[in-house]
Amino acid sequence: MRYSEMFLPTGREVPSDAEVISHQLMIRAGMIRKLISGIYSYLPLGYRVIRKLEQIIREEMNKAGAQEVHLPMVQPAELWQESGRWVHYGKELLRFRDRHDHEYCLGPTHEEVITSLVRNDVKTYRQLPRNLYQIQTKFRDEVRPRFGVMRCREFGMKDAYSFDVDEESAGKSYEKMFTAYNNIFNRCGLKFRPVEADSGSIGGKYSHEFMVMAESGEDAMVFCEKCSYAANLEKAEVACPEKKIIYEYDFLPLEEVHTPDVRTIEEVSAFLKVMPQDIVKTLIFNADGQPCAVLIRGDQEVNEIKVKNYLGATELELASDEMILKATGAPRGFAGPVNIEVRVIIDYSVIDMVNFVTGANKENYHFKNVNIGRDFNIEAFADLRIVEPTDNCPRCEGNTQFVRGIEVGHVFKLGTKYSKAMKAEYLDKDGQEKIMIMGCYGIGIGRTVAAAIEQNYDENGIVWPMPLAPYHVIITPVNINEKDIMKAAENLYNSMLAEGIEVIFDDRDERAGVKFKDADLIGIPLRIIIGQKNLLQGNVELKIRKTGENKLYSLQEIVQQVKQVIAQEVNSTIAVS
RNA sequence: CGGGGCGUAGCGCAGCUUGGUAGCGCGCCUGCUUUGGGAGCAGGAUGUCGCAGGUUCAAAUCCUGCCGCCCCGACCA
Repeated sequence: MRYSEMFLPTGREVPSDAEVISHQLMIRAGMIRKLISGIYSYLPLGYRVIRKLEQIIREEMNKAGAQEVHLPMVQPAELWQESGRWVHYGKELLRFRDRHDHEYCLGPTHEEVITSLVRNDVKTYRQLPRNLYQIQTKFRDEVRPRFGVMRCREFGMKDAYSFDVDEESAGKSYEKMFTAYNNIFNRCGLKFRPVEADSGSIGGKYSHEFMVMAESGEDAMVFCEKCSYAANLEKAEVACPEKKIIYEYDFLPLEEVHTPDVRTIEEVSAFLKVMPQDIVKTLIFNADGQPCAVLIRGDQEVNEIKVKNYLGATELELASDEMILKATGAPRGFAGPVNIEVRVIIDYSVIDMVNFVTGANKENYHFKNVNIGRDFNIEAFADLRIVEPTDNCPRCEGNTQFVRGIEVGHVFKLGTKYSKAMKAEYLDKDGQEKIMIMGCYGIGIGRTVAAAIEQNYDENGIVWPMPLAPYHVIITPVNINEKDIMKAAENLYNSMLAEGIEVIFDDRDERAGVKFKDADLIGIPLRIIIGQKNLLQGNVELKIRKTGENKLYSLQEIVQQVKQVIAQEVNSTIAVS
């Protein structure tokens, strides 16, 4: 493509509303423009990158035996009522009515549609397993869209759904997708890791997230330095500590102390001159409308997801002042487990504690020397807290490492959550009606592109890995008014087109510096500079964007040389897989 | 939804406190010079100052309401 004819508006200024580097660069490089909050247009350059990624995904999905479909984005309320998510999905589901006053939503995901499709046309075990995927625009009415294309409301996603006869077969489908995802992100040239994850509102029991390593990432993950354990911070387990033997004769007498206006752990700690780890924090949660007390050591933080999963609750939030007053008989800040009427669950961190401090369920009073068993009974100890850097690996006791990343893919074992609710059944060999076992597998398209930029940029702009690069080569004649230069450039451009090389010909009447800056900014991996001095020797210069490496080649050999480098770099990323 | 900030030319911003009819840099257009890392000089175009009311002889500036955007938090893939 001739640069002079391209719609490629590059910018020197950093847009004031772009926070992360990928967002800034995507705007500056003329890849995207914002329409409204969380909704973006892709310009030609950006869309080419999207299509490169989509192509890689298609190839790997097809290779894994999945078949591409295209499902509607507008979906009827009935389907969502059937799965129960019309009520549970919440405000992220954008709902609207048509002229007949029928209710619809914009698809934030497609479990309902795919399940309804498959249940109508798959009747027997002979038709299973099946894996269907699509690349579709999703809409989720995010509370706060941010980081450009990384977290937006309208976004492209590849989603696949597998249907199997039993758990074993479903496990194989899951493995296939897991492998396909590894291949896809390897081919993109990304540094990533699959980690164990919570499955969130999609549901299901088992899932892995594919995380691209980046400091700017929204997610934190924990890795074991010794074994292969890796998990999202919100999922990462804390091993149950070995219980020490506690002797009742160590128990000191329970003591009620006056603690006027002393509520937080810091205040209690300062007022009673005890360490936060000698206090037990009692948090009252509202779990689907029921109050529940969670006990944890004063210096640690509760992981709400773990609490939610432990309780099997659909909605979980910290209780309101009103609920706290009702549940404990005291205002916020004085809750404790002694003589409390609600369900009490307790974190492992409290397992060995003796003579600790808690609230007294009475305004302006705390208890000292509280002890489990003597002063209150509990239902069980559980893993309910957020992992800390000092925690060891829950599998092998090795040291852990905390890293940040961007979630670009997520694979779930759904089980029968949707197939049961929506009656996706088949007849097995014995003519018995059985429920299909499902899995679902997503990749955020725009987000993956943004993540690729977060991992591949320098002070001059984007540095595309070859497989995602919108073009592989840019030809830069240093001065278009020099006839020899332009003639050589035109010839070279035509030979490259003839060889099927994806090339930009920068035929603009701009100074060399401007062209160099633009080429760097948009991140084209290879640049061929045609200048007077080298041309007199019959040579042109090949500059590698990534390394800055510079080499001269004759006009005769340059095309083959470039072809070779491209082939090598596209293949090398495949070879890893 | 809570807290904070912003909205003035395509982009980045000043002007607002103390009302007097809009400016700077980049970009854009024309000409000359320049031509290997975002050139120089000269000339030029571009604004319902987010929207709607109000106060005033006079509003970008003061007041009220609304809308939009960004950041932090809560929430979330």
